[in-house]
Amino acid sequence: MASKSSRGPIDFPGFFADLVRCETRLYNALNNRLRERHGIVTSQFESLRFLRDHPGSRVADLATEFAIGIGASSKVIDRLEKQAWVVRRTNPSDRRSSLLDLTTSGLHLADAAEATFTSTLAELTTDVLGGPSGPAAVQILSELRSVLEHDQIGLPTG
Amino acid sequence: MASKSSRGPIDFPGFFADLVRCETRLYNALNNRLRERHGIVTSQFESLRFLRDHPGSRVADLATEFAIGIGASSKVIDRLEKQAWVVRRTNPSDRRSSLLDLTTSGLHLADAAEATFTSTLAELTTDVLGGPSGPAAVQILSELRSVLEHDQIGLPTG
DNA sequence: CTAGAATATATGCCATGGCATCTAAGTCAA
DNA sequence: TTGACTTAGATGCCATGGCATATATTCTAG
Repeated sequence: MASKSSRGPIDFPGFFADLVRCETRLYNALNNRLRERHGIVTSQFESLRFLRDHPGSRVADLATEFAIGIGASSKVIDRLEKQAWVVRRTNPSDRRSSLLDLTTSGLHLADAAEATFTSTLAELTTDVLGGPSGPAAVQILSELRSVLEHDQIGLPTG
Repeated sequence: MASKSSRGPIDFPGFFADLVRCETRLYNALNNRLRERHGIVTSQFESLRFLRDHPGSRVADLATEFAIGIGASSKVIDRLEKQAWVVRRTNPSDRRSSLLDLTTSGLHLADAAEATFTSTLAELTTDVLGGPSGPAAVQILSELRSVLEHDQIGLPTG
């Protein structure tokens, strides 16, 4: 437990510690649930969902979305393609890149996993986020994300 | 960008996406800064700080704090010990475990890195967290963390 | 006191991401 | 058209964490 009732200036390190610990635990919990029900983990679900919602994306688009390196992004697609959930289609207007799409089974998986993901998440966070200042917290994280993305903070080299 | 002005019920997936993206980018940015100035990354800094603030901890205490497996925790200590920043002292009252402490150089490093860490973090988040609903957001994450820890959510097997 | 269960960690194998490097393609100026 | 430069992605090596298993102690029932 870090930041308390927060009188006085913001405790940045405390905020960061709480942020990271919440992320780790939620991620772990979602991993467990998704793994037992669908045989995938959260990062894979997020990739599938992104490709479902942004068909025809390129490897670089994934990298940008998740703030990972392009090399890592390429490997993510390798693995999803190996499972036949994603296909690379050569980009007709630039043969250096591929356009990515879900296969039918990838689409089914994304939809099924989304139900598990959403309900598990709600189960784990409703009590706290449903409180009076929940919306403010949601809003702040959204803003912080926008600022970090706009300023291109925290992009890997790769 | 996920959650918007948040009318209606909470958008849990949007919240989670924002949480993870903020964490990733802040972590990456802190990694870069800590690496160039001190030759360590954020996870190492967090371990050093924890051991500085909780001398005599055991490997399992680290695992609990960071919600990682015990095996992973053991390896974290291996690496810090290899750099001579940490020492394992056999626990006199239970020789299966060790008591962990920073060395002098580990302590110096923790203190130096903390300055970089804190100022970088403030630089990246003041604009958003300093706003009117910043404290509420800080508070919510603290509560969420407490709940997850209390309910032992998201602990790895290892 | 001793055999078996429990506990704390260490270790090995696998998955994933960072970073550096390599290759294929596209762009552009002369 | 061609050679230099840029860009998109692929690939290799390293670091770190999960999970399973192995080892050293400690505890506990008899």
